[in-house]
Amino acid sequence: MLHYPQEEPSFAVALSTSLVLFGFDGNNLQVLLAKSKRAPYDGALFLPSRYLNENEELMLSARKMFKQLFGYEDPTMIEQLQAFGKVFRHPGGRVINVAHYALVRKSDFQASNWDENDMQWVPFTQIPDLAFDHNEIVQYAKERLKRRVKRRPVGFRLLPDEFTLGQLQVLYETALEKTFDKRNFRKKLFKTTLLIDLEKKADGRADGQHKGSQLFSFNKEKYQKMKIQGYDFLF
Amino acid sequence: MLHYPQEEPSFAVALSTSLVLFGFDGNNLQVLLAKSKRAPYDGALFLPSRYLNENEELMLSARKMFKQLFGYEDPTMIEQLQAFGKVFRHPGGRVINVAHYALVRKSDFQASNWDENDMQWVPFTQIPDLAFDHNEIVQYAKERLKRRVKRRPVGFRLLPDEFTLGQLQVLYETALEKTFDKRNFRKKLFKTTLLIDLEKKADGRADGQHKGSQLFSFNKEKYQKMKIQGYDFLF
DNA sequence: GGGGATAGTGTAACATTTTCAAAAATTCGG
DNA sequence: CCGAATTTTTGAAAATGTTACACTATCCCC
Repeated sequence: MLHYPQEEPSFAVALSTSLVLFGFDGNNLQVLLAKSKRAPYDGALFLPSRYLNENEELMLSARKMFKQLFGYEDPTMIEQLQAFGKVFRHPGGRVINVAHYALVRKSDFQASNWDENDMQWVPFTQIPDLAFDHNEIVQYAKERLKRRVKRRPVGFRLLPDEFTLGQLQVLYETALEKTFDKRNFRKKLFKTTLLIDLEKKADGRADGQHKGSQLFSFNKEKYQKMKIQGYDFLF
Repeated sequence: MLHYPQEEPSFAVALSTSLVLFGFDGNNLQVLLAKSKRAPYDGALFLPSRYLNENEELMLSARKMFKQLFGYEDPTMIEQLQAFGKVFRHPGGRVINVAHYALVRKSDFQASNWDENDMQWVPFTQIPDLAFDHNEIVQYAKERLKRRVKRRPVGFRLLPDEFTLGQLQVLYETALEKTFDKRNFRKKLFKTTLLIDLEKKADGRADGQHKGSQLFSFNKEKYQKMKIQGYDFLF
């Protein structure tokens, strides 16, 4: 029998939100994790998470957490993944965890209370056993990221404002776990007309050595217009 | 400050699951809706929903609902969409609704308690104002369906075991809200090698009139093998 | 057996993707 | 300052995939 809205619900569940935060260090996609100081997961890593206050919006809770971690408000790109409710049962009752994910430029963030929570970036190919059901959440987030990267130019959110095509290619190869032909990659990116040639070169000495490469930025305004008309980034 | 798992949660939320059930009648994709008999939404349509019993799995709750509605267990294809928690607040407290969706062959189901709940199929292009935040959920489900239809041959789950290419094309055109050239559609489908030619014809007299068309079924076993190797159905 | 309606079929133009290698720019060390 | 090493940049040809397009075949009904 369907019992909605005829039946009475039992208000006995607690809500938490977790954030899968992806950052990029130039070679690896990384996930931000905290270290637990409490039984039964003492010492284990887990996703940044918080319990919801009464009547707090799910997304707002995720945004608050983001701000606590990085000191600035992320304007748009937090997305809900799913509700996860299988594994973790708090001694006091059931907890449903609503997981979100976000992409950050590592060049942007300011660590604030990271020491206190013993937080660290972990390469997403080397995630250890996590507390609660957080491995399942990270796995789900990786798949979502892969899909998003294919259809939307989210990759740009992981790089500094000025980047080289080489960096962009490494990012896409890392996220999609495949390699691209360099010439084809550049062709495809130029065809989008979403790259702005900054007409200056990165300092060769600074990163590796040798020939400095052209710097580009992402034409966000143009993309906004194209998106409205149903543009697919397409990889 | 992150307060997880250090802080104490408050167990004051109720959980419900809703199901967006898509069926196909040969011309329209439809969504199964029930009619509310209670204020403040008396008379309004809403998605089949139920409150979770304590410690019941989210997916299990969705499956129970499915069985209540159709009298059989759907083996696989129920998928969680998201948690929705914005709009509806029960007088007794907060309710978080975890929405799922599923695809059904309308030829399979046995209506059981439908009259009692005043249930009806509604074409998904003509969904009226629904109770709670269920319009938002249906919208989300439609987008998910579109994405799934493109990458996975879920369309076959909406047709009878034996179907014609014409039926299949109408289904894809409806779900993706675009039209296909008949010859190109057939070419693409044959190239997948996932169609089994049943070497018999539909009875022309039965549906419309005129020339009876070839019947096909979907090669599920072959698809399972191809899926493991990372096959994308691709539209 | 003729008219009406839907099923079924192939080809050519066009677009996209893939494959592949050599030259130009810069740094470093001697 | 020059040569070796390293990285960036660039294009053309072949293969593959996509799109556009119109007539014949079959069956039912009258």
